[in-house]
Formats: sequence, structure tokens, C-alpha cells
Amino acid sequence: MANKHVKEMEALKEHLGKHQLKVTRQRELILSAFLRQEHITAEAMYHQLAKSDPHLGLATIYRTLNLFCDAGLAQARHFGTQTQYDNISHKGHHDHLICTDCGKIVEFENCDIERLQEEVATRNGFTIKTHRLELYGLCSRCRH
Amino acid sequence: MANKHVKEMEALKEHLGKHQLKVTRQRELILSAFLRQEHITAEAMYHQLAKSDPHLGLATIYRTLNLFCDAGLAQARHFGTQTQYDNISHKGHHDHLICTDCGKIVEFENCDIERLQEEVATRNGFTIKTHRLELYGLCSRCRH
DNA sequence: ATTGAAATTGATAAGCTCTCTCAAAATGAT
DNA sequence: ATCATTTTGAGAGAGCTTATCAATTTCAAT
Repeated sequence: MANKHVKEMEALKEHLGKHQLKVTRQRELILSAFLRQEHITAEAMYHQLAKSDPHLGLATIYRTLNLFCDAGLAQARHFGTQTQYDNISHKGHHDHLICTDCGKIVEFENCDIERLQEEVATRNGFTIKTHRLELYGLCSRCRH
Repeated sequence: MANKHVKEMEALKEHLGKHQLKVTRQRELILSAFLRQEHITAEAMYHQLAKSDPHLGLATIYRTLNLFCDAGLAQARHFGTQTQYDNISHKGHHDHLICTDCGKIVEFENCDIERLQEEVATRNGFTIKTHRLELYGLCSRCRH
């Protein structure tokens, strides 16, 4: 538990170093909490961390999650009215199957789809940096 | 020009009828303006229509565009801080190639990708209703 | 054509998410 | 330990979207 996520912590510190940013208690705390999630909203993280750290500000959470995006550890995704911050530190990238009824989210990766995306992009003169694929529907439990 | 979009107008009226909603001047006006676009924001439509109809309220535009989504004529897509309403009346659905530099948007369709999506969904017990695929990168002009 | 219940509109207030502001605190190179 | 620089927390503010509500419009039934 203690020495989990060492690699990601190093990645963050490298990013901080390169940009004249500082290592702070809050950044380490938020990163370690973030890495335990697949994806989370700033608000949810705020409430989660409030239990152990009541004075951690919501603005700091937002700032820090956006920092993680810059550092390549997270990826922002607009879902409904809120922004979900996806943990992309272990898997390079993942797409989502989202149940429109119960909100369940299943992550997946598919190389064939990614390859076809590259084809489409090339055909249109684009160079892809990232992508977002979300499939909306009903999960097995909600379909009946 | 006058009798364009008759099919879509019928589709809207069918939806209205089924839900005890009424046919209004505003709904017809907004639909006919909307169908001339590939995609548009509520704000942009507000300004566009203000020229010919200065008293059309922004709330009405939002309400109506959301109505079009319910009716299956439009599809909302969050891009940046705003919501883009995509015209999906002619093509069943379209995906987007988005240039992160100049904001250029290219629409495309790819049956092979759609087929693979179905596969992924089935494998996970999902039944897809809609999907969203956005490829972010640089267009040929911005790449150099 | 008139009536009247129900839905819609326009204007604005309110809500929600997210960012900005700034004084106080923390960091880290010296 | 010092001190310039960055960060934080708290709340104000901004931007987009929805809720409110009196006035108006629609439309089914006269």
C-alpha cells in the first residue's frame, strides 16, 4: 500500500521538474488517491478526501487533476454535465461502454478499431494525438 | 428552399403528436435553420436567428434543440465548454475528426469500425443505442 | 368561429461546474 | 536559515444550461 504507484509518482515529479513546479503534500496526496480510481470527478474526489483532509480546497483538486492531464497521467472526458478524469497511467488509453440506464461503465481496448481510426485519419490528412470512443446502450442487467 | 426538409418536419410532428406536444412557429423555424447545419451550438443559433427574429429566446433554442435530440433528429456532443448539437437527420450518425489546433471538424463514417463496436458491446453484454467517436489531432495544414 | 384546458414562450433568475483572485503558507535553491 | 517563487484555500466570478412564471399560443371540442 505504501510503495504503490512509485512509477507514476516519479512521472509526476519529472513533469513538475521540467516545468518549474513544486512537489507538494497535496499533489502527492491527490495523485495517490487518483491512482486508486479508474475514473473520478473532481467533486467526488473532493468529498472522498474531505474525510481525511477537511481543508483541501476544491480548486486545488481541479488544478491538480488538470495538472495530471498535462503530465499524461490522466485524461479529461466530458460526460453529462461533469468532467470525468480517467486514469490512463496503467493502460495507455481506454474506451468506454456506458449503460444509459444505470450508469455502469465498462472499459475496453480494441486494436482493430484503433487501426481503422488511423486509416480514417490518414485518409483525411490528420495526425491523431488522442481519441475518445464511447458506446452508449443498455447493459445486460438493464436490458430485460 | 421552401419545401426542403419535409421528411424531417414530418418526423418532428410525429414525435410531437406522440408526446402531447404542440407544433409551434418557433419549433418549425428552429428545425428548418438547424437542418441547414452540420452542427451548431445553441448560442450560435441564437445569434443567427436573432437577425430575422429578434425576440426568439435563448431558452427556447436550448429547449428546442434538446427536443430534437429526443426526437432523434439531433445529437448533443460536449466539445470544450459548450454543447454542439449535431444534425443526424440525413446521415444516421457521423463521427468526428477534430483538429486541436485550428478547431476544424471533419465528419466521417466507417462501417468497419461500427461493426467492431458491435462486437465489443456484444462481448460485454451491452446493446448499443448510440456511440460517439472523436479523433483528436492535427489537420494537414496545422501539422507542418 | 369560439371557447378553454394544456402546452409553450420569452425574459430573467437560478444552478451547476469550473476557473480566477489574492493573501497567507509552503517549497526548494542558495 | 533566507528568500524568491510557487502553491494553497476560500470565496468570488464566469460561462453554459436549466428552472420559473406570467403572458401567449395551440388545438380539440364545441
